[in-house]
Amino acid sequence: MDDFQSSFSSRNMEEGHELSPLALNQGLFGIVAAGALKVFRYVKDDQFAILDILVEGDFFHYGFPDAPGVRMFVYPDQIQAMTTSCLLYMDSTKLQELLRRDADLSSTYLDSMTGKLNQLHERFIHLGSYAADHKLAYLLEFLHSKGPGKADYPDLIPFNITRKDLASLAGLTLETASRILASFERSGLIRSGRGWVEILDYPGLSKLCRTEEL
Amino acid sequence: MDDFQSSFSSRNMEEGHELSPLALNQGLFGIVAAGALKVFRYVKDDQFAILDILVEGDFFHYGFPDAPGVRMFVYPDQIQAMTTSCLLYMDSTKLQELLRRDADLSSTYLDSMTGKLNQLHERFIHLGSYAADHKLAYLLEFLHSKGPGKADYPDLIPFNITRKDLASLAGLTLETASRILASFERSGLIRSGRGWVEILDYPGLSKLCRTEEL
DNA sequence: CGGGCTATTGAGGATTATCAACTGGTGTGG
DNA sequence: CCACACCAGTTGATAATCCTCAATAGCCCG
Repeated sequence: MDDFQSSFSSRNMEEGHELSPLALNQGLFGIVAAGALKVFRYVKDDQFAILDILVEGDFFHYGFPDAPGVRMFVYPDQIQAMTTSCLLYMDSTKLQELLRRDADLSSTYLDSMTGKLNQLHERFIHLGSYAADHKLAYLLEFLHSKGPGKADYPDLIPFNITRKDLASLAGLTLETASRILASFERSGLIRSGRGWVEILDYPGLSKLCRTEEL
Repeated sequence: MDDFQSSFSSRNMEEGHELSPLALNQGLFGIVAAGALKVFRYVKDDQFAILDILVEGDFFHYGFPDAPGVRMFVYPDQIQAMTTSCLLYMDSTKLQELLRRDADLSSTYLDSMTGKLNQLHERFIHLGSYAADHKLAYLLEFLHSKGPGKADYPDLIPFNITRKDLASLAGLTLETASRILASFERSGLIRSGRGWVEILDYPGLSKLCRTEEL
């Protein structure tokens, strides 16, 4: 595992640093060391689609398809005392070498990929063809499950997340997201403010995004 | 590569054979040898969500989360002369061993995973928050790009795909999908019938699912 | 021939997007 | 320190999209 650590090239990105210019050959593999990263793509003018949110310990793969343009963006985690996100990365040839040598890493990697794909499939189900309140309820659970949580606020989604971010992840508009979060708040399911959401009634939220009844 | 082939357990599934009973420990890795597979999950009664369609040569990973129930299903490819799909699979410990020994496989595997994840991200963008006609146009291109195509009908989506399947993949209802395909047909973009779609005007279809204008 | 499946079409209604105006918090710079 | 711009969020009216429900037609199969 020491081998694993030392084989990554690591750097503290300055705020707003774009990952694209770093383009490595073939594909990119990485692990997030601290904070949170928004993975997004511009789709029009200032509009963007958020693909995923990576948090501490997340593995990820990223390729560089023919289409140019900014694809990934690092932003400061503003909740955790303004610490800057840190990204460890390596190119895929290096990873390949490591996987061959390190059985532990290899095993962890396979589990991680399996989990990632299952997670994406779940997201397709819940964000695919349900009503807006179902989507948001699922999304809040999803995001909450990603973080380690802060000790004093265990049910606070542990990174900065705006209405616009939530809307983008769920495939809704900012206004709809706002209205639905307001109704969640009236029902006592959550508390929220500028850039943060805290879950108060986990079971109640879960009930809103069940896929099958018993 | 001979090592690679012989290490897979292969079998010709009978029609409608379910994969779940095969449950191996941890995760499942596989490659589709012939035909097409629908990967879906039941969400309610007889309703299902199609997660992906695997075609010949596709790699896939599949895990078995705590929740029980059918998750993957093998069905006969009804276009290609009623041949039955063939699935090669192995459990993750075996895969791990192979990846360590076989550099070619390891490289192919990493590229495949990178491609898969990128593909899923693209799907999130296009199926996330656009209009129904955009979604379907993208989906048709996506499905068409998956298959090798039949020699005499190169622009026919090379496997059985119903309106209900398309609707499920795009997160629409069967009726909406039908109406939009009818409008595509009136515009001369496609031809279609029971269980098949042929693309006539590829550029025209592409124009409907562009994410950014120049 | 009848039953089941795939697909089509229509009418009506519910949900959500769009457009717009407005509030209050945050950071900046004079 | 205050004025200012900007950003995140709220709320309302209206319109468009898509879903739901329903009826029907054609195809495939036993």
